[in-house]
Amino acid sequence: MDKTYQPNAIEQQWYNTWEENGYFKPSGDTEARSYSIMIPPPNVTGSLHMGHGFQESIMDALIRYHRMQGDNTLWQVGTDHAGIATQMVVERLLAAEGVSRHQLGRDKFIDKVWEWKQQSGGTITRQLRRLGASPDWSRERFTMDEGFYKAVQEVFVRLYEDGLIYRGKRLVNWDPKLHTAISDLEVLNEEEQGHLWHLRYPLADGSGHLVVATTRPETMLGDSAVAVHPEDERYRHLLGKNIKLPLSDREIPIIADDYVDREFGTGCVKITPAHDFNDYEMGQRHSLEIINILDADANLNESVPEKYRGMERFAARSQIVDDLEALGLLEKVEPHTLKVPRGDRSGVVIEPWLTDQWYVRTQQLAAEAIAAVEDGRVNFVPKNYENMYFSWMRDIQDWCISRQLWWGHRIPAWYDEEGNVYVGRSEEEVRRKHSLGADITLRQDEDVLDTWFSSGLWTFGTLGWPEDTPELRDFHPSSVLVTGFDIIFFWVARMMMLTLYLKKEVPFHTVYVHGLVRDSHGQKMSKSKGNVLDPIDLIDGIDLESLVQKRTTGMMQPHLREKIEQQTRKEFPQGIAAYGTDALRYTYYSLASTGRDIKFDVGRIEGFRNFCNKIWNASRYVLQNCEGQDCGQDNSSDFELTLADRWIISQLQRTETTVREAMDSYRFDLASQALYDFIWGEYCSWYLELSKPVLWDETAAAAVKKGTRRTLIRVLETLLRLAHPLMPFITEEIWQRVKTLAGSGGESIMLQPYPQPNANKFDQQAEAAVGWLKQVIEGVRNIRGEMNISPAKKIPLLLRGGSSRDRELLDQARSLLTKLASLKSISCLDAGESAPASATALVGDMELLVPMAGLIDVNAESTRLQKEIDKLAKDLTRVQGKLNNPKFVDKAPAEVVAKEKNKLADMQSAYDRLREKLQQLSGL
RNA sequence: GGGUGGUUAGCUCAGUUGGGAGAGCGGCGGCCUUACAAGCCGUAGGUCACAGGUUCGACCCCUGUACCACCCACCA
Repeated sequence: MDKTYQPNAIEQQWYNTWEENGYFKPSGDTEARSYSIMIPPPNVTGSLHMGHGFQESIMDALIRYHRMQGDNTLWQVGTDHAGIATQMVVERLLAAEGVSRHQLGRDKFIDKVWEWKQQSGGTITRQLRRLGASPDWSRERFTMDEGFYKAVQEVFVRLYEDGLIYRGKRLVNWDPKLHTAISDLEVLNEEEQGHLWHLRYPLADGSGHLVVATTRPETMLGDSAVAVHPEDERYRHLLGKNIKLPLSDREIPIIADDYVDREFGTGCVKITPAHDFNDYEMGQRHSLEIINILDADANLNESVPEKYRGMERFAARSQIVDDLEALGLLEKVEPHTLKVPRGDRSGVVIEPWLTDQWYVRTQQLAAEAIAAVEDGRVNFVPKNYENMYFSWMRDIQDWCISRQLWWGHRIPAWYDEEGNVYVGRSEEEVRRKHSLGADITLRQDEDVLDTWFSSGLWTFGTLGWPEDTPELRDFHPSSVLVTGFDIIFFWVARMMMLTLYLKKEVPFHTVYVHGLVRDSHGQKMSKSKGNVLDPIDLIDGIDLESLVQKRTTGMMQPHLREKIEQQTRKEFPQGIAAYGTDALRYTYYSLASTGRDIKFDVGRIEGFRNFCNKIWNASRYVLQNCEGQDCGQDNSSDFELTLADRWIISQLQRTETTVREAMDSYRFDLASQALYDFIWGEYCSWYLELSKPVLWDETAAAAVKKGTRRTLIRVLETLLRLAHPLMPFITEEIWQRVKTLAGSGGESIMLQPYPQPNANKFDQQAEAAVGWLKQVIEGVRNIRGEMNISPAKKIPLLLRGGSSRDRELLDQARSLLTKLASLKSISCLDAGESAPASATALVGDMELLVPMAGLIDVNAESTRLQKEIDKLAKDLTRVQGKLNNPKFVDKAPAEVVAKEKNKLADMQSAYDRLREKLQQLSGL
């Protein structure tokens, strides 16, 4: 074995072996419990970012954990066609060649998208493999593949026939750049600095004017009314009068509506029903005219005065403000912060715009989806996300599902020339069902469905629905959905609604919600901030120049380039080292406490790379001592276990319990912590050291040596299995080398049983003994460290006082103690016997004395003792105070009081002894 | 405006029925001790945001305040 762990030497090879041998497939054991996870399908043309890395690592840990437990385990993998995102990418590529999609035409454009998918669609799945993810690749799906096409048509038709899908004309969120409607969720409302324009609107009778305040003066050309509050005394006398609208010279009424806030602005609101959601509602209430003044590009259309026709909306804004000012109608302009709606993909300001769209009626579907969480058929982890889910679901609006895009599932609706609409699974079905002859021309709806409509079917669409397949019966509902809180509404809610309605069961039993991966300062990672880390770079490493290159190419805002370059050079002067997949995964787990965002610091991954190396080297030690030796691999029983052996075996049982509990409750941070503590803190730091005196002692009995070798190798083999779900590669590599010596076998660690604690192996006696031994050793080390005694220097140790039990423990551990504390000798003094001037430590009632002759600095020892005494004095005061308080003694449980009393006695005795030592010292 | 989460060592975070504050990284001191310098040994460092309350006893339970983050909402 290499002296240091080299992840790149083994990872790819093991991954290929696993995949080629079909280890990722379900066991097919129908007697076993089923366990399934449906991957949140990443965008087919995307590439892996840190969020994916985190999420996939969690899923893989769960999948491997359950697979090892013998469950019939399916991890369903696949990718999403991601309508808008993908279409935008391909459009951008075409634009680089100087071609627009309209020049190309719909069919050719779609061909291009498929071509692009062919080309780049493998990126993210290749990267998933680098993470060690173990989904069943043979079942990989795509949300636009043949089967999904069928499922989507079927769902649409059923919902339509049940009256849950309808077509309607109303205001939608219109993206003037992408030329499509988008759902409420795809609109981001961010606060921005803007202005509040106060405009004078003259009364039609010439008797004066009133002032309206608006953030969007250009929409005044579409005003249908001015509204005031019905009880606003300032304006009551104007009700029923008309305004002569400037610039367009239309007359519009002054109306009363209690939507108006008297406190805001002037208390007068201009009403533009065609371009504002509230105004639209008010327009409905008051039967106002709806005047659409914008075209699909959000330029002014032919219903405005000629001067403004064709103007871009923001150019029109300043023109109109100028014109009003020239007319003396601009009262004032105030700075004003407002929420500006922007498309989450395009970034442009969204316009409320009146169009025909398809909607899902959500009320009834949402009620079911709420009930399923309320009655516990679906559980959120952490639980508080249920509130977020409820509050959104209870206030849900109908879902606009049509998109004016080309890439996506075409809506299965056809129109005849009269404009009648027919919905069906195919044109043929429509014609048959409605007896439409060949002479009638039918034209299919041009629109496609919102991507989330098809991904909403993911849990059952991937399993063969609408056919009744064995997979559906085995693996649906899925066990757990692992997802970020940011898509609870986009995806989780929609899956709940669609699945409950169509499948009559929940899509998953548990929703595990994880946080966002941020940079080490808590900033969101983004290209424009230049703080993006690529999981693959953390695995393979990257030199500084390539990293700078990567972070500064293809930027939307090239002016940030220099800053990003500087910042990158400062943060990673050496580039990024190759840490390997297991270290990356372990970092994710260690940071995955529930529901919190995680700040990813490269320092952490380095620590876990070191942990991998620790495991690697511990294994080298074990193998050096076990290879070619009898380690009980034939399961013979002629061996004897030392206290240390029994102790580490007992600790292992505890660790198995902790890790299992953590995994079962999605506490990957606790699981990783428990493993780390056991492997590094117990197995490596103590047990390996304790094994040396046995193995290196030529006089030790063969049975004892065999017992130690057996324990070394078997504990190692077990902890590898225990750690495998978190760190698949290194555990496989080492396991292959140790399995035979550990009396085990099999093709791969990933198919081995997951360790289970054995109650008979808990050993309190051994734990107490080793606990004592550790204390003594630590006492000596402390003296050595504080007194600056070289670790190489062998020193004598005197023991004084202590119980008969201390003597017993000493007898059992004498040789271990001598070796590990690097002692020259150990001698015992009777309780009253005087000792030479020494440095002292206490273990219970027993004094550890290291004679000072030639070794110890009196002053240093005094200081050390004084420090101990001060600490004890402080604790003593507190405990004494507690026990002197009659209320405590009366009211606290007897056992607590007894415990405090014991504590006091121990502390008092230690205190006295140390004081005595200090006095002796000062007498020198 | 409503809601959720957070505030613990220099940094990142654990702390699960309220009973002597922990880890990793970083710092400091000492070690190339025959698995590992990606290591070993030792060590310093905290009014658990603040103010009240409940309790014999509060990092933990209750109330309020401050600050941070996020979500939702029709103030032009």
